[in-house]
Amino acid sequence: MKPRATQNPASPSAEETIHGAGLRMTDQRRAVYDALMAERDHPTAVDVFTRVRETMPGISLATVYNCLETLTGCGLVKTVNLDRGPARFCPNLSEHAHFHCEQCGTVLDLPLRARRHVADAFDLPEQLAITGQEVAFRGVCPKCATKLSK
Amino acid sequence: MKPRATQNPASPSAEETIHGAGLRMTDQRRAVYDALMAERDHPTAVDVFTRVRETMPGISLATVYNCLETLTGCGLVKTVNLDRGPARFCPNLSEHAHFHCEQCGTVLDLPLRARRHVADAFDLPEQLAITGQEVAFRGVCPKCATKLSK
DNA sequence: GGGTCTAATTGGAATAATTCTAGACAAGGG
DNA sequence: CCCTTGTCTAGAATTATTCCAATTAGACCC
Repeated sequence: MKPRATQNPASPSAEETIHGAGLRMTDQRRAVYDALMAERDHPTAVDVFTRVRETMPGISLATVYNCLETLTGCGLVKTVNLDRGPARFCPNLSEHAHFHCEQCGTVLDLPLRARRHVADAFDLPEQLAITGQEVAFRGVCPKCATKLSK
Repeated sequence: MKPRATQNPASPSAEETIHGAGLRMTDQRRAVYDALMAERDHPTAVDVFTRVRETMPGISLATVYNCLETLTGCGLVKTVNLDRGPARFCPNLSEHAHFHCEQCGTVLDLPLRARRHVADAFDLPEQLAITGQEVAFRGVCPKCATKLSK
C-alpha cells in the first residue's frame, strides 16, 4: 500500500474523488468545498458565494453553482431541499436526515441509527429499485424549545 | 353521536373542513379539489390549472395557486417537493412516502406500515419536537424495471 | 517553454415557478 | 339593500437557477 502522508486514510481526498471523475480540482472548486467544510450549517448557494468571495473576490455566482453541481455530481456534497426554499448544501456524506427548525431556521443533521433502513418502514411494491432517498423533518429544535418554555 | 347522512363517517367532508377553518367552499376551490381527487397522480400547479380549465375556462393560474395553498392550509392536500422540480399536490392524507421514478417521472405513494415511525430510524437529540416529515425515494418503478429487463 | 486542445470560469441574459398587488366581484350578516 | 370581508383575476414582480457566448486556465505533447 502506498503511504499517504498526513491524511485520513479512511476515504479518498476530495482531490482524488474529483480526479477519479475525470475532472480538475480548480481553485474555485476547492474554495467552495472548503467553505462547505468549514461551517457545516447547510448554506444556500448564495451563502456559499458570500463566504467564498471573502477569500476569492472575483468568483462569480454562476461558478459557485457550477462548483456545487460538480461536487454533488462526484458525491462529495449532498443537496438538501427543504420545502420550497432555495437548495442547501451539505458535505456530510454519512446517511442522515435533515431537521428544519420552524422557529430559527437552523438545519440539523440527524444520523441514521446503526442497521436501520428508512425504506423498511414502508410498504414497497415488488421490483421497486431505490437508488436514493431524502428524509426531512420539520419542528422546533432543542434550543428554541428551551427558549419557548421560559 | 349525530347521524351523518349518505357520507363516509370516518372523516369530515372537504366542505366541513374548509368551513371549520372559517373559510368558504367556493366553486374554484371545489374544482381544484375535485381535479386532485379525480386523478391522483401528483400533478403540478400547472397540471391542475390545465385540468380545471376544461370545466371552468375562466379560472386563473393565480387562483389555482391560491386554492392549493388554502387546501394545504386546511390539511386537505399535501404538497410534495421532489428535488428542485415544481411542487406537486397530493390528496392522500394517510401517512406515506413518495417514490419518484427516474425513468418515467411517475410519482408513487408508499404507505407507511402499521405501527412504524420514520423518526425511530434516526438519532434524535433530546427535546426535539417534530411536527412534520417528508420522505422521498428515487429510483426505478416496477413498470420501468420490467421494461428495462426486456 | 510554446502550442494546442479541452475544461472551467465569467457576466449577463433568460427561464421557470411562485408570490405579490390592486382592483373587481360576490356572499352573508345586519 | 348596504356594508364588510373574503375571494378571484390579470399582470407585474420576485427568486432561484440555468443557459450562453466569450475569455481564461490547465494539462499534455513536442
